[in-house]
Amino acid sequence: MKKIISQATIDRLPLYFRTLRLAAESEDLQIISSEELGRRLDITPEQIRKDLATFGQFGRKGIGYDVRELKDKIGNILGLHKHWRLAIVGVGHLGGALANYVNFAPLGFSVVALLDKNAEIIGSEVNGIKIDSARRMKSVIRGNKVDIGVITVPASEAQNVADKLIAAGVKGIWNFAPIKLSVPPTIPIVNEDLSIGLSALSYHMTQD
Amino acid sequence: MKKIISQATIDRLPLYFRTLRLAAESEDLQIISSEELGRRLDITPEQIRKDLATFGQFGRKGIGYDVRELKDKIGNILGLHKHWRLAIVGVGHLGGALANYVNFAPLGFSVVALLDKNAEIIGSEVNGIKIDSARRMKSVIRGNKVDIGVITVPASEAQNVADKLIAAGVKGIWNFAPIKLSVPPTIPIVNEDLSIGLSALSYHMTQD
DNA sequence: TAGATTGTTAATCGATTAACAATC
DNA sequence: TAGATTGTTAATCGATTAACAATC
Repeated sequence: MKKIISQATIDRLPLYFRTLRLAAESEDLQIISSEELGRRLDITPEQIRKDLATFGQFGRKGIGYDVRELKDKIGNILGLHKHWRLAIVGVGHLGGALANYVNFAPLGFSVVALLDKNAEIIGSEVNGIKIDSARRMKSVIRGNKVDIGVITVPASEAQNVADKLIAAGVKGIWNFAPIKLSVPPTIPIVNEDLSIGLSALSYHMTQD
Repeated sequence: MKKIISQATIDRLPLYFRTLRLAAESEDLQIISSEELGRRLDITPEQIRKDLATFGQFGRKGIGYDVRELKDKIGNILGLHKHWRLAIVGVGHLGGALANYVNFAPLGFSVVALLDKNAEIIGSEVNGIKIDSARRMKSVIRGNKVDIGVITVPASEAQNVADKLIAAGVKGIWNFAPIKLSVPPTIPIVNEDLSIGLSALSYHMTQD
């Protein structure tokens, strides 16, 4: 009897979390209303209250929400209190940048393995992590207890990489390759094809 | 009397474009049905026909769509036939990766300028493009006829960079900084905070 | 002609917005 | 008490799905 949460709501939760974290850490703000949170994100207060109501009652009537408490609650809903271990497959420019991305750590994500098939870079290090041969996929994924496979290989190789990651035991996939991947319904996948957003921007700039 | 197109539709158009381009270039496929296109993207054929109907009639009843023709039509709708000039502000790991990103060129985007405030890297080149001082923002943006400003600086500096980019004349913003930017309603902005997608993945992996 | 497939209208579904009682 | 603000129900809006006539 698990309630279905809309994807729209799920996609807003990280925005709430991000804003609450900033308010707590940079401003030391104690209490925030849905009105103020909405102002900071350009989301209506009703929408925010509706989203939160999906998961329980987090505020106090007439007062608002405790910033840190709400941040922690949302963090728990998103699973950010767990510690997720990532492996990046394809250590090109983008894969290398992700291996160095500093915004992951505070959210509970850490890159623990890098894989590539290019013999010239295997054995070298990026951000202190050694690049392993993609042929050693299964042992690297298992040995490092990797939860999430990050795909930053060319589109033509992405499906093959996804299949091998899943066979090796990853529980989720973060795909940057510009192609639709087929994965079992039990494996969550998030697509991050960067040219989609850029094309949408082009569209909006084209409409006078 | 400009028709309002839903964001959901706009976000699917690049997927159609991507799939049609692959079908045309890699497979030399001539004709495709909404059924087949839907299968390749996990989108219902009705949805695809509905999306396309928003912009006109592109197919032939009983036959399907001409792959190249539909690709070109969608490309025109998205504005991909124009040539967009990008400037990347913040040449860290992510900015540097974007300066090297090979998937932009075929869509009509090219990186023409790089800006940073770090004196140690100003003057050096990335992918053949010289890094300019962020203080020279206005002249670099204007001199290079930059259309789109790409923001890859830390969140704390992003609003300031956005203001300066707009003052310098960019017509759109592609923002990778994890913060909500305030921009005039005439300036389209697309946000690409990478931790949003990763957090959504965490959510789905947390719900057994 | 029979089969396939589009374009479009109607029906349904789901998400957002409005309203307001509860209560701090 | 009066003012503020949540949580929740009802109303509206918009997007998706279903159905089918048109036609290749």
